[in-house]
Amino acid sequence: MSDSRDKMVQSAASLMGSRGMNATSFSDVLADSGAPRGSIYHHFPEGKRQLTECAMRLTSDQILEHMRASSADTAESVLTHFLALFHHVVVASHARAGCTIAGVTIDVTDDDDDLLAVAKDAFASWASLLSEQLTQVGVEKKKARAIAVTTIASVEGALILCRADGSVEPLTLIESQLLSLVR
Amino acid sequence: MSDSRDKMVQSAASLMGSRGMNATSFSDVLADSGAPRGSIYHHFPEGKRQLTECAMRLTSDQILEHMRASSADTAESVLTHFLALFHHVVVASHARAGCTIAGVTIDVTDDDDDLLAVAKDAFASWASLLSEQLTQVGVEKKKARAIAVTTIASVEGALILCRADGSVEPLTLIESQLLSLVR
DNA sequence: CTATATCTATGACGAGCGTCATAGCAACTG
DNA sequence: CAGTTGCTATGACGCTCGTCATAGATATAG
Repeated sequence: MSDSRDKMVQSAASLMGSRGMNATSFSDVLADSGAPRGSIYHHFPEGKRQLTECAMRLTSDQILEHMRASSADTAESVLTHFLALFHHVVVASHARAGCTIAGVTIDVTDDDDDLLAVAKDAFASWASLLSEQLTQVGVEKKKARAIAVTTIASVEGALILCRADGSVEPLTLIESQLLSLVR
Repeated sequence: MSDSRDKMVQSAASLMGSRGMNATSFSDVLADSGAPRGSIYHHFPEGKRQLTECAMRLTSDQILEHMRASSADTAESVLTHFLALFHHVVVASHARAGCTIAGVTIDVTDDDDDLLAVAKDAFASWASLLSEQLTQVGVEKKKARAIAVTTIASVEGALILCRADGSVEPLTLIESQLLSLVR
């Protein structure tokens, strides 16, 4: 089975989350994953664009998976469960890590619009699942969507603030405010 | 007077806002600003690091200036005035533009921590001014700070979502939710 | 045990980057 | 007019990047 391919994608996702796409070179990915250099264009014939896309999809799927593992039965706990993932990542990385999707979205130039489309898909899928979970615990549909998008935006922004600040404080602050939106 | 220097900084700020720091080369800055290539290390002897820092400070100061030009007398209007700037930028750029500070913060690698410090300063100065403006219209101090940080995080995140989505919708959604926080 | 597909290894390529040295030009000072 | 200072012009440097060709290793299947 293709073990080193998975490692490469995982490393790329992690590195791009904490330094953006452009600052993540193949050399970095290989060093971090321990994968052999020669395998790059065997596993990713379309080059870096393809590796980036895979890293984005992996990240997106991992987040969706975490969300689906929720057993929340109130609006507060739906949000708390979503936020917990990011809270954990920030703490574990000492506020160095960020979001892969954001790291790509910001770095992308006008010519590779397909990566932007992948980012759009990712954000949209999170928003729609989060929104659905909120409606299932009684939040009105339109409001649920607004809160879902606001939550995602706040988290993405908070990850940036946390990185600049070197602390989790921004994330904890948005958590309290987001919760007050559903009370 | 150093006209081309100002243009370089302005171009760098703009470009880094919409494609991050690493994807913004000196060639891009020169092409965009029309500045002569030879002037780079005359005006910025410390190289790209210095140009980046100047671009960040310019952006930060412009935002502070806009905030200070507010004559808002309610919490809602304080937030609305702050948000209007970003709303305008997104619309004017067809959702391509982002924030210079975020574009640097995400791209920076572990070794140049001083740029992270500049980002921290920028975010902190926005947060403290916004917080101050909120307290002056009657919001309780601790709540004011939480709302200020949440607003900034939401905006930064929304800029990313807007870019991915190709629309202003995410920004308008967070606007409505932020306003409901102060009602 | 051979054959066939999958993965790894090594290294070279052209391009673009940030950097910088050096020289020419402008413009103001005394 | 002479001289000093500030800006522009040109181009080369070393490096790293993404890309790719080619060949060797490994394993799975008949």
